[in-house]
Amino acid sequence: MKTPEDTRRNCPMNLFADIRALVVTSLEGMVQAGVLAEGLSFDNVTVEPPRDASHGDMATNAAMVLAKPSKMKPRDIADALAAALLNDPRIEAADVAGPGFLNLRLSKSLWQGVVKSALVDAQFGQSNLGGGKKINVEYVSANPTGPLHVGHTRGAVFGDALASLLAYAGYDVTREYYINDGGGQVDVLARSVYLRYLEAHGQQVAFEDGTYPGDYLIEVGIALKDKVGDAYVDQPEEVWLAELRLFATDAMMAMIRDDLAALGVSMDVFFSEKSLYGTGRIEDAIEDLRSKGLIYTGTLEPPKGKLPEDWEPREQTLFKSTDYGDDVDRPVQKSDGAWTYFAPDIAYHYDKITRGFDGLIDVLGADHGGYVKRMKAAVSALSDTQVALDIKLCQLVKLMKNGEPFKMSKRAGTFVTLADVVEMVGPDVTRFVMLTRKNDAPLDFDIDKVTEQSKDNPVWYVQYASARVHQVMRKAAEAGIAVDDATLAGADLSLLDHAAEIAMAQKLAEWPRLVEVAARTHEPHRVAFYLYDLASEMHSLYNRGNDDHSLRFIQDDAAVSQAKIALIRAVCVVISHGLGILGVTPATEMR
RNA sequence: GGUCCUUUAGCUCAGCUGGAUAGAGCGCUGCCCUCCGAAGGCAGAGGCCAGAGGUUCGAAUCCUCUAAGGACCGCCA
Repeated sequence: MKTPEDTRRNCPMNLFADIRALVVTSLEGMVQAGVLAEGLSFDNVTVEPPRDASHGDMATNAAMVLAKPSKMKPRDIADALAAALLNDPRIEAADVAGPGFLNLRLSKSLWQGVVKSALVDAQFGQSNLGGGKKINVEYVSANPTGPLHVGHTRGAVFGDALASLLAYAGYDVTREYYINDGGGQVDVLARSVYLRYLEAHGQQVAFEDGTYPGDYLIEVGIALKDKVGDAYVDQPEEVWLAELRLFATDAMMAMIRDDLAALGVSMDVFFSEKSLYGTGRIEDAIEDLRSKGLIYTGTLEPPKGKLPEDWEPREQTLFKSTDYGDDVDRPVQKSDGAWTYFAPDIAYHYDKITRGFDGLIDVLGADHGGYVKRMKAAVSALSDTQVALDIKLCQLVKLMKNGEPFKMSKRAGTFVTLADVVEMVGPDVTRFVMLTRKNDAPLDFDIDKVTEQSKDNPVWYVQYASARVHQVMRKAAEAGIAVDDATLAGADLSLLDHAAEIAMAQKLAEWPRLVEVAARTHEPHRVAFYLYDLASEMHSLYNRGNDDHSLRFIQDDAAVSQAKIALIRAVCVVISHGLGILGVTPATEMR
């Protein structure tokens, strides 16, 4: 059990949460005083920044939400609530407006306090939303048959940023990669490597259909030659296939790890599909479903509209996924008794559940959309609906160069790899740009535009804001003004009283709230958009110093300068936190 | 035939899980450097939130239907 003090320590300043708590307390007081009826739910009461700054600093919908259940007029509730709130020193004004909004104006010292929190509290913005719950984020999970391509890159960045975001919001996060090393495509890979192996021995080989012709296997063939010499030359498949499956997938996974490392992604767990076969683990998972009466033998209807040419009704072992919201039941065993791909997937998720995760997230490409319902159904069934599975689908990335589609690759020939992209634009740009679109929206990635140095380019724009702060601090230091962390943390922030400066602080105050919303919705792109807004506010404030010199950060008076620099330093700190979640290194200068 | 996703300014997209007069960038028009980096900023023009119903104090947001575009749909993973 946590003490209130622990909670406070784990929950750095979130002004919106604080004020919402105050509103709820006031409402409870109104219930005690008999103004409001008992038994009302305050769950839908929100405290939000108003759309229009002229409406005040924060707005609550309490009166409108409670009007119907309490059978009162919104206006009456709002008036009573306003009177109660005004008893708190933090509330300077509370006005009823519109259909029943209560607009609040908060004391300036509160906003100044946010600046201080951002500077002195390294955990500013972190949240205990997750409460230490264990959550598993599975992403990338590309077949170990070749290098990662652009599509994987988006999944990798999205999954990694989501994992960081959830950790920031107080979850115990595991980053996981599922290696599809159990299926037939690994045989194809092994045979392809064998061809490269023969080639390394000077033989002429032909890559027929059903083999992987990519150059990236050449070195694997050579490595195999170095390892086994000519032991496998002119030998039948039985001799080398099993060995080569291992050798080839190991080589591919080493390459994939390198690709991920170049992007700054590192996994906690690599889970092998193969480890599920021959160990009874698939059988255990299916048996669990069977014990719940969800496995039966039957024949599926052919899909309507598009009848496959070689369709014939076959009896299969089916999972009754329709009990958990799927459209049709799904086969787990083929008519010849072999497992379908779905069976090991069920076993894999069963394994995650037994590892004690409270929540599971799968990050997949949009082409896996048809798979979502059945997997959710399986997880619901296996966990008795105790574990929620969220599946995030990432839409396609259209790689462009100067407005034209870009498809060439040096390494793979047919598709552009993750390594190609990172080499061309760097990991920071790659990561940020991949998060400038919602995951389920298609993304154009133009390798010219994303390296452009203009506000057209969000990465650059955010980095520029950060660099400007550092530049100002360097200038201030040259002018003999102390701007070290300790000095700024102790600055007299009451000197920040211009509306533009308070507005800047208010933007900072949104950060903890944004983290919670982004974490709750599993949408890391919100962080990227917030950072853009924050940078925009920063640039605007900077430029206002051109017209109004009292807004310039460096002033004759050292104390005033330190207060102003504390403000922009706080902006810089929050940018660092945000970029940290996205996995991007903040800039201290532009070159 | 079915499932899922998308549809918001000329273009590319946000929109805080139902809130007030729907926002940003690009493009267009006009301004702002003797001054912390103008690689910026300010202002203006530009909207039937695909369409039609419904739910309620209130809808771009939730429900139903329709239209357009994309992904997927037993014996591949």
